[in-house]
Amino acid sequence: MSVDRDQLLRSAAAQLTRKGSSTMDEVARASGISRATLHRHFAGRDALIRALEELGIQECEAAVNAARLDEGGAADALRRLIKEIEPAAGLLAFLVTENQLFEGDEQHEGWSRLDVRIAALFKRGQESGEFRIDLTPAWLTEALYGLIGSAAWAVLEGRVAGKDFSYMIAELLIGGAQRRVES
Amino acid sequence: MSVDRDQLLRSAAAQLTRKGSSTMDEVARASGISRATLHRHFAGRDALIRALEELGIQECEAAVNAARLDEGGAADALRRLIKEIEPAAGLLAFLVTENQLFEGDEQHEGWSRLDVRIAALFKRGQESGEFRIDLTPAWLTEALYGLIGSAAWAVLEGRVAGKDFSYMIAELLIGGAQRRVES
DNA sequence: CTCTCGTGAGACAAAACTGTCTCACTTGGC
DNA sequence: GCCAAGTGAGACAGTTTTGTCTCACGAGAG
Repeated sequence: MSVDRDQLLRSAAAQLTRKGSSTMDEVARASGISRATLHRHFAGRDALIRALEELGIQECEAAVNAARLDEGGAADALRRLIKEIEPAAGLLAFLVTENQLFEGDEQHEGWSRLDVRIAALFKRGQESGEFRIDLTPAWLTEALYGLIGSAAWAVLEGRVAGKDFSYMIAELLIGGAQRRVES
Repeated sequence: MSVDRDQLLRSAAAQLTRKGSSTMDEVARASGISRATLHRHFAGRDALIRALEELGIQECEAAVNAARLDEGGAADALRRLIKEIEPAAGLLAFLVTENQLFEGDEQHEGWSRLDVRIAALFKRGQESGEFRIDLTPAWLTEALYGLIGSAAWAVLEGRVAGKDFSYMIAELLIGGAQRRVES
């Protein structure tokens, strides 16, 4: 009877990922509920977006925690992170494109926390000699977000297979497109 | 006296990149003209978006042509492409996030043409042994778009230096984050 | 100077979206 | 069976955005 708030957020995210300018009615329909009920759970469109942002941050932090970024090789840690973050990729793809979130006075503190932790991973990799030092941790972090968004979208569009999601991102980000010389 | 349509499109793109949900009035103000004049040049919001899409495709095709993708090594051709496409990065960043363009019956044929040409570059690199074959050309093409968008946004936000734009994208896409063994 | 073209400013109605409310219905617990 | 909570459907006003129109202004060509 009662609507599951978490599942509602995921439906909303899926719909908004498909069409960022979806109206409250479209979001409600896509979630299989009426607009009235959607409004009962979220005061308004803005509140919905904020809740999605909150959920996204929460899931990313959970993924970062689960990936244990400071254990083992940096490349392996990055692979774990991508693997852990995969379930949240759709939501993340939406949030990344939602520049509405960043135009205000200041962005959500949660993103900064995540940026710091992920950038620290790249920095660790650079200091250990595992990663190259001519690409800044800030750019690598940004690129990670971008690739996750691109991959989520490409899978959604059927341009690439969903099962390859984390492999494609990790391999491209870590190893690049160039063929390695066998060593 | 008369408004330069091309420059108008660029102002509009810049404004819409900053805030995708800008109203016609905001776009007009940002371009230094009145809403009435904006409407004289573009029948409506939809027409404006379509014109931007057209411009984006046009610029990308020009970049692809100028990059001479079938000459020399694939990696160098890719570097040329990124260099050539840099001026259009802002516009491209907006178009990539404008999923409105892809939800309709069918996407603009121009994108398909571009996809084919860029994917062909990656395929050529794979066949020549220059690029690895476990990442599909489709994914590499998608990743290129994503990285261009991320980089344009990161530069706009001041997170990375604008002068490093093409270097960052090319190096990451081609070589990845991993440190190469000196050969 | 005069005429014309493009523009800015503003008015206006129509449309779309939002937020709120009411009412009837269903579901599940008691 | 009865009640309470949650829901769907729809109505409603308020707001925002859109698209169109008119009119006056100013620059540039003749």
